[in-house]
Amino acid sequence: MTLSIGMLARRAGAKVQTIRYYEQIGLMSEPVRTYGGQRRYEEEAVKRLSFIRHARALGFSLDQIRNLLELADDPKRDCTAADSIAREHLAAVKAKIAALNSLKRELIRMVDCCNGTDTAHCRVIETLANHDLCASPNHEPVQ
Amino acid sequence: MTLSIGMLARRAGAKVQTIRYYEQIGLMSEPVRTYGGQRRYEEEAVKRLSFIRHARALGFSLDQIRNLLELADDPKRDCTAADSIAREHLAAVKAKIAALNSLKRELIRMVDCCNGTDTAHCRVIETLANHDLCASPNHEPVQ
DNA sequence: CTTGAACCTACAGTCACTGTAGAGATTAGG
DNA sequence: CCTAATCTCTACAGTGACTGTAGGTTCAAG
Repeated sequence: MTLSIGMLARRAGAKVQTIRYYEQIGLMSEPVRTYGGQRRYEEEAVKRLSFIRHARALGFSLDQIRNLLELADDPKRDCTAADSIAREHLAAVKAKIAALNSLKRELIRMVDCCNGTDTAHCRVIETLANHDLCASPNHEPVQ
Repeated sequence: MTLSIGMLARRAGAKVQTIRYYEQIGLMSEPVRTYGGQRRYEEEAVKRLSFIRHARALGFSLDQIRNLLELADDPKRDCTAADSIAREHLAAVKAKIAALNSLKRELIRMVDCCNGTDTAHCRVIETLANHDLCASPNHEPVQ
């Protein structure tokens, strides 16, 4: 029994457009079509798409996922390669947490000193206006 | 004494194209031009651009920054408004840290169990392939 | 006056989607 | 078999915050 794109989307927790996008960039292979041109998927597709969505939820980039999928497809799979992708990503996540923590500290400093009543002297705006008021620990944009 | 766009960029720690982009979206006002059409900036522009870059480094969106700049420009400035933008952003940063921390835990689980030698049984790929192996605490993509 | 750096505009590309328009396909019920 | 509702199709534009490129012009120093 085959699945329409909408059913696949529901089964794997993705949007229909996202599936078509993954097909377009070659992450999902082109499925068979009905005579009318609609996509029909096998169970395999649910697995693959779930893998992708899960990895995305973990913050892996589509490029990293492409590599992981290749490794997963490989029968003589090399675990060290997958491992190092995961480790690399873990390091990036740790770095982002550290950056966000120092942002948090700076934001708390900004907000704590300003009680919303002193109109002539707004700590939030002054901190942003004056570089020297804050010992800015991070000047890379962190999104 | 006026500044060229390149000098302004160096003074405020931005790229030339970024300044032109900020002008285009109305964050920076249009400066005077030389007869040949090149932009010439006043000292004021350094302050404004530094404000923007600093706020960006703190992860504020350009929309939030637009609001903060309006508040900063307002002589009878309302500190509570700036304060609440900062508080809102702080809450978002805290949420992102929490999300990343649970990602980190899941990634550590993935990586810790896999020692790179067991080729038939790769924990990283299996965790991604099989939803049930991980008690996934977060399924929103966190970037 | 010449040279080379800096500047100009306009546009495409990045990432990972999301949304839209307008048309065609499929399915369930009558 | 017909109809209506839902689903799907393609193609393209938009998101945020820039970055990069091409092809040309202007400026400042020597």
